[in-house]
Amino acid sequence: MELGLSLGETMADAGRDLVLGLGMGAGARRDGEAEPGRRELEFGARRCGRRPSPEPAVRLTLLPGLVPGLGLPWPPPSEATRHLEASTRGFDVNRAPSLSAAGAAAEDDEERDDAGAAGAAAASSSPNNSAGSFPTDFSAHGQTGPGPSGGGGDRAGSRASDEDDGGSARKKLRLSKEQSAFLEESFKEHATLNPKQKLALAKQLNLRPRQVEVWFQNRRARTKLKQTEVDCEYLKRCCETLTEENRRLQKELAELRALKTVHPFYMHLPATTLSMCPSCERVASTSAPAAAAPAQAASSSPSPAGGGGIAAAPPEQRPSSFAALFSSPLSRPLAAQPQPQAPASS
DNA sequence: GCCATCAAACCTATTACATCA
DNA sequence: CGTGATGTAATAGGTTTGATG
Repeated sequence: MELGLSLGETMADAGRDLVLGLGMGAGARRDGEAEPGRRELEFGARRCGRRPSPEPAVRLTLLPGLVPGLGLPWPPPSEATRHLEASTRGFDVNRAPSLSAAGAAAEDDEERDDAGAAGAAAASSSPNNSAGSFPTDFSAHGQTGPGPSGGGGDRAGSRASDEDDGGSARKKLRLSKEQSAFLEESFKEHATLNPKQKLALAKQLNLRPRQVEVWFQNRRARTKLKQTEVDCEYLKRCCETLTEENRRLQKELAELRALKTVHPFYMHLPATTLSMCPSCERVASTSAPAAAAPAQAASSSPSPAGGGGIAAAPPEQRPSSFAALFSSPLSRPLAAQPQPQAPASS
């Protein structure tokens, strides 16, 4: 089931193409490659997006011009500033040489899985020459500061405690500015990592592969959250627009009905379906003679809406008598209805 | 070809910690 | 200095998917 809503000129003004649909979205792809320039937002209970859910979700398809999308400022300025401030203190919690050694031993278990696939990458890049094309030697980062314990930053204390607690408690590790920037760059290229890429990144940044993996997971989650906020905001505006449009149409309908009572002459017009042309805001009838909606019809002979059945019927098809008109099944209220092709019986 | 099982990858929610106002 | 808010690394649990027997 899919419900499409075309907003016509209202949205066209903004250069947007909105499709509000009741359907099932594809969700995130495993390879992390989003369809270029097009995104989908799903609303609804969906535990995991890789398989279509039997229950319908509201899907918003957003075209490139719609939302800044991936062009969102990321990270937000405040965050960037803050991150910069933190990193410029020069302390890198992952850089202490003793930690690297201890960590290497501690992470042996979790690295075992990746060892096979990473063999080539690991062999080609030792911690000291892992920079390769990458300009920064992250393994030496922590030693660039004033002291060997991490550059005299205000995190030196936590770093020290992190080293000697033997991993009993979970410690919060802050990535350095360079590490974050490099991870960001990688994320721009690939939102997901294959094992080789993960290993290579971990090597280059002197992080555990698990850390790289977690960073990408959290990064994806943040991106999605941010995008959801943007999309929700946009949906809200769309809802307001539709509400306003609905209000306008209701008002116009009331006016037409009032017109009908004031000028019963027009009653004989088989105004079966009045469609609002979204571009010119004129009313046209699907099967009625051209005289339908006389106020507007005078100046809009060919409906721009084209094949939607809005074109007026040729004069020779007009009913010849009032009786025929009122006995015609076409003479129904203004509400839209299926239009029988057969003319009314006389 | 179909099915059960398993491991890997991923997602989501949550926790824990660091930092800042 | 204490505290709440915020950002984010890390964890836990669940789902999906592909490989394998």
